[in-house]
Amino acid sequence: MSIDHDQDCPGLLPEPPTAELQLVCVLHALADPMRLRIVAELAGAGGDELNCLAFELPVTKSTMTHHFRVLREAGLIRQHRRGTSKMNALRTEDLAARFPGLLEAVLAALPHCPRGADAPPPAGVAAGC
Amino acid sequence: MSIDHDQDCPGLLPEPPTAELQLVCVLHALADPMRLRIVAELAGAGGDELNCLAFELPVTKSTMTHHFRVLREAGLIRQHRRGTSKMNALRTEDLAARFPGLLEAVLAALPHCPRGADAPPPAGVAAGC
DNA sequence: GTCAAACTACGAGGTCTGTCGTACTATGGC
DNA sequence: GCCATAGTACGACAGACCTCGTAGTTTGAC
Repeated sequence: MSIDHDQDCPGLLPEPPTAELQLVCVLHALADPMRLRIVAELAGAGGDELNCLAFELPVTKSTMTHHFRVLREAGLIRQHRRGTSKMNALRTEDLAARFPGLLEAVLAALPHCPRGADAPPPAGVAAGC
Repeated sequence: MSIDHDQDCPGLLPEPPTAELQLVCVLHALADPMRLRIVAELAGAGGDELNCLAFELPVTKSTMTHHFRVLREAGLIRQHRRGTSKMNALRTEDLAARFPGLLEAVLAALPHCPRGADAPPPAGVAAGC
């Protein structure tokens, strides 16, 4: 997995280019209830950027950092700094270009997805197997 | 994850009913190169059933058993005994009913998928991250 | 300069996963 | 009954993963 640094947008964190997105990595990144919840909330935000604390995840900040990094290194989200915050956005178009229909199918399969960022899921996206 | 035993088809191994398929479990089952390869070959077989040894995976039999069980318990494949063999088939319709478009998107995203079971991938579906 | 906020780095822990080898259980053919 | 075939059960191991706590960095406000 190569991470390109040649984006000249200031504050943008390194991420894999669209052509190098790996299906196994994307599926692995999505195969976790916490990360699926992050992706769902980002999708529910309708393209808006959210900072890490906006998700109110039931884990510590360092665990949050871990999950956001997994998502970014898999190519699912884009992150850039703004002040002391880090803003997150779904790479919807890149994913649609590389894996057409995949993100849409995953989002459609999510339970309780009311298309709004102000309706946090009660406990978690899925309780696990 | 509940496994139902109330199928009266003889030799059918227990599997989760369609309504109880979990997105996280399905994604986790797909997030492995070996299992993705199994799913790809089953899809390439066009609905035909294949026994476990037909896949010629570069792992031992016990590892193969492990991967087939993960796929079956996630609801991706259906298994039933025939003589000394165990036949495997993709649960295409069940998956399409529960997660519309998901399996199609994953299969479309697979590299080297020539729509034929007689063209085994050279080394693996994906080398990993 | 000082402080708080937001995030990261690092290490540690416990758990899960993928793989193997060996022993074992059907099943079917002779 | 005996044997080969196909697959399972079980234990073991290394490595990856998820989580946490603590310490550190960066940024902006005062």
